[in-house]
Amino acid sequence: MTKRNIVVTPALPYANAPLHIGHLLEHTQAHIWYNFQKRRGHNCKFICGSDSHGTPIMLAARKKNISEEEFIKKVREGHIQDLNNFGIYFDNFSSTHTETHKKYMYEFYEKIKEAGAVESRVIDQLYSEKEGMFLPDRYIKGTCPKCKAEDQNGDNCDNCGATYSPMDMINPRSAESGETLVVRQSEHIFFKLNQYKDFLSEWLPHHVGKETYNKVKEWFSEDLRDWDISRDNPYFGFEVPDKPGKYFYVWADAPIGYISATAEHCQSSGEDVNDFWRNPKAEIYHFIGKDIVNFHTLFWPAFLKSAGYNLPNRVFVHGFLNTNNAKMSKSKGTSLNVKSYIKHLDPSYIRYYFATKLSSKPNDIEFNFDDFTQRVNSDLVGKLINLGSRGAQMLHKNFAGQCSQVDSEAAPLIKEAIAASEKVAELYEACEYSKVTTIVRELTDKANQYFDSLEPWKLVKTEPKRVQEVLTTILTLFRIYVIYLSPILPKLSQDTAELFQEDDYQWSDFDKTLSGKTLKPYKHLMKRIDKKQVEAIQQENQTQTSHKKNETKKSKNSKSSEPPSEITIDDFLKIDLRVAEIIEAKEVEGADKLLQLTLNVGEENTKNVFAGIKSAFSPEDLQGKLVAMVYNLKPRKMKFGWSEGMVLAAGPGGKDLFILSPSEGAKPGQKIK
RNA sequence: CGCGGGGUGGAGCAGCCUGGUAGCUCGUUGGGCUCAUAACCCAAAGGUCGUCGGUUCAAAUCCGGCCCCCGCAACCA
Repeated sequence: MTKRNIVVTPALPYANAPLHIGHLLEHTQAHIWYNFQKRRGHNCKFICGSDSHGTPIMLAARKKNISEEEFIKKVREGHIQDLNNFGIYFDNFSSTHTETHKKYMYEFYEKIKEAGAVESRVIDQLYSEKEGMFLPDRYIKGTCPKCKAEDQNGDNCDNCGATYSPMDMINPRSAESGETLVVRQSEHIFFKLNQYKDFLSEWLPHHVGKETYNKVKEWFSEDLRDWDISRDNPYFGFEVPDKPGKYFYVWADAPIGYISATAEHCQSSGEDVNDFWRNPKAEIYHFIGKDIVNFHTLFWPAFLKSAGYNLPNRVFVHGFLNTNNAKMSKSKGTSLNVKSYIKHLDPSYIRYYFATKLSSKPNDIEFNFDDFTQRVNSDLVGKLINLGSRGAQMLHKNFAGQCSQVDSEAAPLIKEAIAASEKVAELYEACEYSKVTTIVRELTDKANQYFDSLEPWKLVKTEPKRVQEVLTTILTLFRIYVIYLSPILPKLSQDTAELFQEDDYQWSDFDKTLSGKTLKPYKHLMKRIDKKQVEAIQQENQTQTSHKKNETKKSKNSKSSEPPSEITIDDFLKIDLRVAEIIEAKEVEGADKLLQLTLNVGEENTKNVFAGIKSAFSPEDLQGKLVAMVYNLKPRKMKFGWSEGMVLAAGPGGKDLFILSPSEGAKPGQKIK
């Protein structure tokens, strides 16, 4: 096999906040791919870094009263720490705020100018006099020009779905301070993307998945719009060399970080960066989320093309990770905390779990703890690890850990396992990890069946030699499966190699014999997940979930908060109203409107409800009171925990709030109809 | 009628391109085993594949309408 030069990258995480579990999905996906290539013996580089520029970083640093440099340094260190904790190590995890990077940014700028792809124009923009700066869309709110809904985002309207420029909004305001914005003119640099339209429309279908192509090709129905790659002072980034006071837009400089970080690495390893980015034989693979497809499949390839670099061989796009149907994203406060995971659980678990869910498709991925626990405990520990465990321990007990020949009757089984290597390798190459885990699981089932059918624990009394062979067979199979999963579970690979007194495995080790080897004493290679560990994580997440507001996303159907004028009895029957007794009421630390209520809802069941009634009641007033509650309201995660229902009350609010109570004799749990 | 992806037994998924008795893992129930981390093995129950209509001898699979969920809509990161 010829040695391939390969660069693998996840997207550069933005250096304004800690990583969330969604980042981890992407890094794990990329790392598995890298790990596979590495074990196959290729010269593969795993490259990443902090995306360190832009307005959000500037503002975040200001808020903390520290310099941007200091701010991004801290965030970057945190990112590296988290990734290392999950077994993810890079050949270089750099930053876009380095001298090397600046050099590459400037080189790109020169190249795109030479290519005639740059144009300077004066445009109108919204300016904040108070902040002394032009505001990006995301910091602008205002009234929708179409439906007049107030308080909409700068680029689209949640109410009517219209899209527009913030310039078109009625009364545009700063989302932060609320001040009214004014229109000012400013010169900007544009990248004439349309020059590359033909090239891109030819290139794209061969380098992204079908689903992604379907989405991106819609841009080709008309001319590609120019891309504004500059921003006004103040901005945290690199100044445009021939336009003082203008800075390169963070999205123009970020992807170049893939190259500059490779260059940094090559400097220390004594290699030539051009062997990875300009040699036609070299290969480049990007792993990104579906939200940033445009940047990586339009702008970035066009940039590379104009600057004379190789283009990505493939852009792998993944979906989002959902927990309880809430999107894991940096913009919403629903992230599962990476740090609390690592405190309680082995990273191998989530790597394996992700692998069982990942494919080359940009589908969203469902994460829930029950599924996670079952998958890991059953597939990984119960089937696979158990195989090693029953084989190794019995071999120790009866044969001093000494391996023999394999059982000749099991030859087809071993042959089948070895024959799968090609298929498994193909699947890794195509990023179809879920299929890899399925194949290994099926093989594992067969091995367990084989073991059971021979009942070696009985046979050992009559035919010890045969049993030694059976055990050796089981361990041989086990080792093959571990090697197949080694890109996903490098730690297991290492521990298994240690058990067999071997060096950590390369891919090609799968068909080596165990005959004559002596095993080290057996230690558990992996433990089952204990429910308590999961509960501990969940609890931590509830109490420390970010301070961000819990955004209530309006569904497209509920355009108005006004109830419909008439409903049917069926609609009413959907609401399960019940009598409940307040068995405990207490103040919630840090909340100025909420009281936390523990409700007896009958048959010794309780529900936890956060009610916004602190302004009118003190906890003592409520103790023991019977109330009416909405029993089947979908539980809602609040800053302080989950609220599992709603207590009915009337009145305008403030001091004038009246809780509805049933008349005497009602019992907790009774249905109200 | 903006665009893309998705909707398959209680849960998570495969199958759809290349129509032909609905498959896998978990869970549940019953049985077995005791080497192994309440792990392993065998068996059973459970779905007419979002919905309506069309093509066909035959549709989860092809075509069209509708409903629901997720994402995107370039000067958001």
